[in-house]
Amino acid sequence: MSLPTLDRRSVVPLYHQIQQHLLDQIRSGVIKPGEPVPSEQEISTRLRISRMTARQALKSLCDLGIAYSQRGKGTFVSELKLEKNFRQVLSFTAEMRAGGVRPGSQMLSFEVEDATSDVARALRLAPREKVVSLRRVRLAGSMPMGIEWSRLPVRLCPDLIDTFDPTTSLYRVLCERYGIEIVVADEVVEATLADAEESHLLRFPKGHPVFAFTRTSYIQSGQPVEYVKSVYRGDRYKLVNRLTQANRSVVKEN
Amino acid sequence: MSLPTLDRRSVVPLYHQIQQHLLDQIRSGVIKPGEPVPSEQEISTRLRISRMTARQALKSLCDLGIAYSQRGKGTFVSELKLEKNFRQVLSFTAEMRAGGVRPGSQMLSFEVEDATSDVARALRLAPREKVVSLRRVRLAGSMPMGIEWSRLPVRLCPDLIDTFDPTTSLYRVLCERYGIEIVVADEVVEATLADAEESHLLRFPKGHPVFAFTRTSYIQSGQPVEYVKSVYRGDRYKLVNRLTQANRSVVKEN
DNA sequence: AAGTGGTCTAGACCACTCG
DNA sequence: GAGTGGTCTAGACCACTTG
Repeated sequence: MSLPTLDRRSVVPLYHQIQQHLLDQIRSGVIKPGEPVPSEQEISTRLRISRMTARQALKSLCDLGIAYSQRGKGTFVSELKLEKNFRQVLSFTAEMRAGGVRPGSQMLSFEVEDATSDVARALRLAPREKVVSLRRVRLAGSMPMGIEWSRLPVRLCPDLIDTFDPTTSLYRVLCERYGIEIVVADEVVEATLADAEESHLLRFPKGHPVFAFTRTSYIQSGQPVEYVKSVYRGDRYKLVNRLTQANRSVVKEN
Repeated sequence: MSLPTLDRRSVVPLYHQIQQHLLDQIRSGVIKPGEPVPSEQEISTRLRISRMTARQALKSLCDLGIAYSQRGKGTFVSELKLEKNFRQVLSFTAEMRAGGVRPGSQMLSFEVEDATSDVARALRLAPREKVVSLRRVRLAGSMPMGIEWSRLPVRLCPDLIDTFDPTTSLYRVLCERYGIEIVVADEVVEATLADAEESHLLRFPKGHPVFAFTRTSYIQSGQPVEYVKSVYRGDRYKLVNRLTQANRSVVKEN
């Protein structure tokens, strides 16, 4: 079983070098689903590192869902497909690119305005605090896919309204210009019918099924930074989710 | 800042005792969102345990999404709401109970049959391998909520067809009788319109919007154990998802 | 300079699985 | 009994943040 040559002077931690090497072995099929990866003992002996470090490498693989450990038996490669499209915090731009389609946008409105009560509650705004409001039709090539209406606290991105090109990626600008990195989002999805305006904008028959999303996005501290209502065509859009087990520690008290 | 009295003779690991105590402090509001939890140093000194064990306790809190660490600053309680209903692998029974509604089922069919090709592919069946097929209307009280059609390899639950009461929880029987514990499921969701049969079974106007789910459920090793196609009323059912950040280590190579 | 989390070491004992 | 992962110890050096 192959193990990497470690670079002890690298800024990359040892456990991460091992994790990446095993990931390569798994992706290239050298270690197949259901088969064991090297044990903690074997890794620590052969690479001359402490067992805790070897353990950390395997733990990080398990955290990715790529392997699982069984006490007394070993650590094995999961047989789960690692499809890329399990829902993550992706901008529309990133989502389209991942699907190999050229993403685009058509701006409907872009202005600073008062927050409605649902927006203020979701973004935890102070009274009378204003938001940047951006409404766009999202395109895949020239095909309208959905309508997105984002609201962000002006406080967090004061000159967005003057500097942002509404046909580009909002998430990239938030990250690069303001250092705002969205790490988690909560979303409610409903199945409804397109109304007259939506049908018109989507060039889509009225009364056909659509997904309606209401999403609030957060940075690591849990502070909300974006509230989005959007509508996507039911004939062009599917959701792909990976549901994981309820965490017993959290559930216990319910 | 309060810390627990550890029971060193308990079968519960020390780091878990600490995690639970901090969880209690957070849930009861003693430590509020945005505030720091005790540092690794403080925990290890005051509880007279090694720093690595204190660290493991805080790490486990972070893995739950309840806290986050910042190098050089500390570990802080996340401001994210910990709503219970983020999508998890829940049986319909568990999902309804969580919502305070009495769940029920009406059986449409329950038999052993040949697998169709989509089922065989999803469950990775051997040629000519048979499945248990269970089709039910799911009820909340007396209100029909959806239609579920489950297929499971007969091999994994050989006498299910003779022993299972189709109005009870399938997941509970799988776990208790066969030791099959579903830990992850992949699901595709579409927004469509109810057809004639669905409308009739759901007592719901034809042509109204519904969610159509296609779900494959897996045990820890990644082996698929259940393939479900279901349809739920769009006027009674919403999805609530928590989307998390794409993992950089995995994404890197894409 | 003091405090924090991130990484790493070289051991230890345990419960579990399997031949 | 040999091998595995789960937990724990008592240190260490580092990079980073803050006053």
